Amino acid sequence: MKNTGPKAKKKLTAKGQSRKKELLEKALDLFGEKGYHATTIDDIVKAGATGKGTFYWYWQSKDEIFLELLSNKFESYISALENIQKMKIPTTDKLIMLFTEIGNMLIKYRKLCKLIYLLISANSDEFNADVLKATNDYYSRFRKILIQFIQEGQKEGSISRDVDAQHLATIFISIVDGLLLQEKVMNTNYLHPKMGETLITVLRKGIMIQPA
Amino acid sequence: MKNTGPKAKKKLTAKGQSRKKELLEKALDLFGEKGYHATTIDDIVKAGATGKGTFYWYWQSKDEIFLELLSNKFESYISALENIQKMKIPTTDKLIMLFTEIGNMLIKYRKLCKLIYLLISANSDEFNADVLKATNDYYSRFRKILIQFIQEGQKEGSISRDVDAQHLATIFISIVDGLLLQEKVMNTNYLHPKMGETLITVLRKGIMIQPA
Amino acid sequence: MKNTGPKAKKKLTAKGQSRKKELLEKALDLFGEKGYHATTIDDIVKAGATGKGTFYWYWQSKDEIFLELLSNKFESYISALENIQKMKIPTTDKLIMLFTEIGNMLIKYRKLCKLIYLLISANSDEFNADVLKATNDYYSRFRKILIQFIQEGQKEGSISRDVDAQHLATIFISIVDGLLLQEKVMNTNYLHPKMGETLITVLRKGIMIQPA
Amino acid sequence: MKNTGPKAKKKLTAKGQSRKKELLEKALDLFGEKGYHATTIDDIVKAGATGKGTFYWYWQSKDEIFLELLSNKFESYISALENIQKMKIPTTDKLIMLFTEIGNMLIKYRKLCKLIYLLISANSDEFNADVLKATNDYYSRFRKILIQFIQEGQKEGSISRDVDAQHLATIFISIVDGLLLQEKVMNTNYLHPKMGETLITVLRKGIMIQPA
DNA sequence: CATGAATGAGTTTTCATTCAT
DNA sequence: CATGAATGAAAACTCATTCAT
Repeated sequence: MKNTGPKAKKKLTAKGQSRKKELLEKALDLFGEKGYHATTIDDIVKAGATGKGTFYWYWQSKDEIFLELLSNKFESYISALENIQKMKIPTTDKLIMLFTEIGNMLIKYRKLCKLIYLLISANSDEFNADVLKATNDYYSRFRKILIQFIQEGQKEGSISRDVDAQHLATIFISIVDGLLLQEKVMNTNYLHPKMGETLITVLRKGIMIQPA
Repeated sequence: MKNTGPKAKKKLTAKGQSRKKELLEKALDLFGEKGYHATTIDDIVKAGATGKGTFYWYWQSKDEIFLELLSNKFESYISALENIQKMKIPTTDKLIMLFTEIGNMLIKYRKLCKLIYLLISANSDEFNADVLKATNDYYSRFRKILIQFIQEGQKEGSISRDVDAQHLATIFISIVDGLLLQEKVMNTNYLHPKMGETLITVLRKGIMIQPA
Repeated sequence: MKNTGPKAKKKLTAKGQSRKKELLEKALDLFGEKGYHATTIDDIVKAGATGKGTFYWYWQSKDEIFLELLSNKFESYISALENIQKMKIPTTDKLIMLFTEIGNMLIKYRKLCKLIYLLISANSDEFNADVLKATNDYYSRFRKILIQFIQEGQKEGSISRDVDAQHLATIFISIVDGLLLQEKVMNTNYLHPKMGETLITVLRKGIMIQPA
Repeated sequence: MKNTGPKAKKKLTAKGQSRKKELLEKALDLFGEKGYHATTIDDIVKAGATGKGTFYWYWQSKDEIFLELLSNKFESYISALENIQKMKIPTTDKLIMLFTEIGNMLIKYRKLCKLIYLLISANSDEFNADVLKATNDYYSRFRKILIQFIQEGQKEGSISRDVDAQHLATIFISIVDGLLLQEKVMNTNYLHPKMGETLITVLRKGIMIQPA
């Protein structure tokens, strides 16, 4: 890994912006399909119908584009969840919104999700500190949202106090990540509505306290 | 990938067996720590204090040792679960044994689990059909065990018939995989007893039907 | 051999063209001097004062540059002979032109000729179908030219009908190839004018004196 | 190339002799089929159903077995021709015996002939001085036999004095070598009786018909 | 004499990155 | 800004040769 030092942010023209976006999309597709290592700069610039120099005009390294993809996508993903959390509505309603939103995102950001696996398979030697930090932040914020949600629910009385909020958050995240993982391995689509229903059933009876 | 053609299985001496085992262990460590791509044959042979030729005496390629690791570990992992499934004991007891066993294995086979992430980050272009088939088999057998277990529980009346067995199996696997995934990302240990308790609580109330 | 799949032909700049040509010449020298196996990519790029990556920019493998050398040189060699064959001049004149041209070429394309030995020492396991096909085509076209020439001579009455055209063509080719072969083994130059004179004498009159 | 230094000749047991002979035959086949480089020690010992250590018991290196093959085969080949040359019979009879013997040998020593190509494709960097010297000796002795034969014929009046004996010998050898060469390239059998007849006709009478 | 596991220098090949145009 | 040829460090893989058993 080279060129991890700071570099003046470039002001891009409108055309530059659109080309950069194009390359980002192609890179997202390729990383998701082929993995980080197996995706070469050549693959990306060919998919974007441009030259290598162009790539290095926008990003300093392969790391850098990967980090940008993560940051962009995670940010919009997580901030949407944070917005739900901040809403002043009953926890039960939030529960539904939250899960609906996660479900939507799993479908909408299918490509992003594949990046998660890349991160996991990667290690500190392969990625620079920024990439690792970004991933940690994503998980921390996701956890924080869930923990707050659960604790509110417990305070409110809608979620059982028998369960530890920290652990439950971990289990939630596991389910989300694990589902995507199986999708990739088995090459099938587990994310259909029926699966959501089963999940809701389990959680409803498992952790929700029904008003008498 | 080269040399994927058939090749007579080598008969190894006792010393050869132990050296091969040594290299397998070192490779498992390295793949787990550094990832598949970032682990070089050089890393493996240096860790095993041997020459590159020795590696290629035992395996024909990097793929091949990876496949052997997967096959060996998955086999012992899954067959242990299959044995539990075959036992003629009450489903409730099986439930406990199954989860206990999975928990133990997650700890015992921590290194194996890391291989799962490698698989996920890998893709069909990188790995040969054997590796992909082995992984698929692993998941299929795991799913099959869980589905049988759930269906038995539903027949017996100990597991709610409100949930779809297929989907519930998928969720179970997600939780297991997802937990390991988070461990890796957050570099913490989520697999402590309290986490297990929370999980049991959720599942017990969520899907178990308590005898009146 | 890898990367034998189709790949878009690169458009080379003028400088690129000349550098590629430079490398081709160096490779021709080296293959001729040291043989195919004994010539390493390293040798070629060092001779061309460039990096290994440059080699792989122009060709996908060692095979590929070898095939290109063969194709290029054989093409110009054989097509010159074919042009003579097509001429509307007396067979006797063609005979002289043909042999003169072959003689010139043996000298001019000394390096090419060494490639023939490489081919012969090579076998179907080592070279891909393209290389073998190219060589076969060369010999077939060479034979075809000679057979046509002989048959025309026989029709015209300038060449004896006692000899089989096919066999005679084979013998001609043998002489040409065999001469080069000896040159290499003995490391001397047999291709001087006196040798040509002897050959013409033999063909013209034979060598045996019949008792009266 | 290593171990080219002198080494005490081993006294072999009867069993050792036969095993060595077996390996020599297998090596001859393999070198002929696959070429020198492409034939590995592993190939040879597998074909001989023995271990590598056994190979290195008999020969010090790959070079050494190759040299032994050359020496053995060439010796019996050339000495047979030398014996004909020494006979006190009319040159015309010798001619017939010589060509018959060469023809027989081309068929009998087909495998040996393939070694010639190996030598030619090889170069001084690849083979040690002994191998190169052996080949040179073979050609020199072959030439010497032919030159003596031709000169005797010229003295006797049965061969035209218009041709240079040295050059004619070279042409003879070229034909022999060239025929084998084409056989290999075209993968067909040119060495059938009709070919011999054509060759004899050419040599006897030439091929050109002089206008009256 | 025989075996085959072990070795490592030497080879081919890949690919992130640079830079002249 | 854009291009793509050039680079070389680093990786996978080969195979003649050695040597303990």
